[in-house]
Amino acid sequence: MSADAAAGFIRALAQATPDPQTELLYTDPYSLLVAVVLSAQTTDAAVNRATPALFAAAPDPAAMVALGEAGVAAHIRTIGLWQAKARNVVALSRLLLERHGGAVPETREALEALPGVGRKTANVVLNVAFGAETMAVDTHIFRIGNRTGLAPGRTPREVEDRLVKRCPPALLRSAHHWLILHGRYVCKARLPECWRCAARAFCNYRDKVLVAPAR
DNA sequence: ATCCCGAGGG
DNA sequence: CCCTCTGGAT
Repeated sequence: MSADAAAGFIRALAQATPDPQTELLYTDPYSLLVAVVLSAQTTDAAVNRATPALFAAAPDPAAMVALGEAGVAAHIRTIGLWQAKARNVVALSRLLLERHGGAVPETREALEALPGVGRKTANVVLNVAFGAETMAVDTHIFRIGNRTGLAPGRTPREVEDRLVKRCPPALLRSAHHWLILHGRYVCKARLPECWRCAARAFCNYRDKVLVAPAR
């Protein structure tokens, strides 16, 4: 896909998705960080069900440490991977207190040094909480980048780098959210709904999926 | 059965 | 590169 087509692809999604960040429940750095750590391999609904009570009990790192692993676990037992997540949330909160005065750090290096925080989570926090122009590549965006030719790459990092290069700078901050929604509802892993894709003029995947489903 | 708005470890 | 952790959705 040419650079122009890539820009057109993303612009088309921008028009089809009115308000990019309405479905995010939290925008303050600490709540967002914890919520994103909890959301790995589970649905938003599961996270949004558990987090209000969790944050009511522990609105800041000090309270989270005081709550402890067992206390956190009691709130998130309905979320997948809850055991490791309870451990990570408490350990991460302790590190925020020890290294960053209880605040969420604003650099990628410091964020990725926290347990349970990888590149994708760091990119979401940097983008949403701190206004950075990052692209958080999850499995949805990885799939879209490769299947449509928008940003092919062997690893999520390669897809991320290509997307950052090809996305119109003014759209970069919101693009990851448009792409994630597009991957979830339209350009799905199983049955992509190409006929109602806003970016179909820039992608020929529909010609392949009808003949041989993706594997 | 298979995958997920992943991360960490081997 | 591979595997595991987990509940939920499809």
